[in-house]
Amino acid sequence: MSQYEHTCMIRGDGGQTLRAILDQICNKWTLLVVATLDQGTLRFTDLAQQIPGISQRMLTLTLRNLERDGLVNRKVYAEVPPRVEYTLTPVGKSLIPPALALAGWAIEHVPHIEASRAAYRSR
Amino acid sequence: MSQYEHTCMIRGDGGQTLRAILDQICNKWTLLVVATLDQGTLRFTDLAQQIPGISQRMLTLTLRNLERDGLVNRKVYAEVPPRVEYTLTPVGKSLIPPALALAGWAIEHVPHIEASRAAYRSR
DNA sequence: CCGTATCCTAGGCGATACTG
DNA sequence: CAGTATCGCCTAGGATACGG
Repeated sequence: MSQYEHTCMIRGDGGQTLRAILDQICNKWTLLVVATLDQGTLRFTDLAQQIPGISQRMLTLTLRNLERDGLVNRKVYAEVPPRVEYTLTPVGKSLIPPALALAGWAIEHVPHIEASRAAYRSR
Repeated sequence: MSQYEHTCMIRGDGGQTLRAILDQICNKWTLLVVATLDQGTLRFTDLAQQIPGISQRMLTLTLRNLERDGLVNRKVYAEVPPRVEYTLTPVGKSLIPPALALAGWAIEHVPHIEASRAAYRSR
């Protein structure tokens, strides 16, 4: 069955709108940070600990981009030592269902894809 | 409201499964090719014409990856001049709904994101 | 018509070291 | 604690030219 009537959402402007967002979403850490923040407000160190493998640099960069795009709120407390809390905005939270849809698809089809890749290699 | 119970799908293995798929999906042309192929079987040249800006090289690469992953079927006709037809497999078609979900989110929130970026720049 | 082969470049990302 | 500052690699992807 074709969903062609709706794929204009993807193809609309030559895919530019979607791709601009996708570039932002699909970098290495963004979705992971958003998913982690879904449990609620977290500090920088909390995030660093809960996201294995992320460097301070990449965590900072990812959070700054999310803040700039209005998906994450950053609250700095004037204390010593400093405390910074990150929270998803409503827009940030709204990203999660579609992300879950994609993640669900991925998980569901990984076996098929890997089998297909294996078959492809041994041709 | 938190969807934290479900974000394990994203965070599951440190995000590796999802990211492996995402890397494949979120490159510059894949979703565009899949969305275009949703209208049915198309030849190489058809795709090239319907996807503005894509080069022969990138179209070939994208199609090869999709074929390798079992999302697209490639059928070569032994004719002169050659004819090659590409068709979405059922798995390929199944990618479209979640992709549409993400595209819908993107289109819906572009205004907010752009406004947030503008505000961020002029701070 | 349907590709491959080369060459090239921007920028994403990691590692490491340093600071208010 | 929560970041910057540098450097250097690596690969996605564009331009161009050629081939069955």
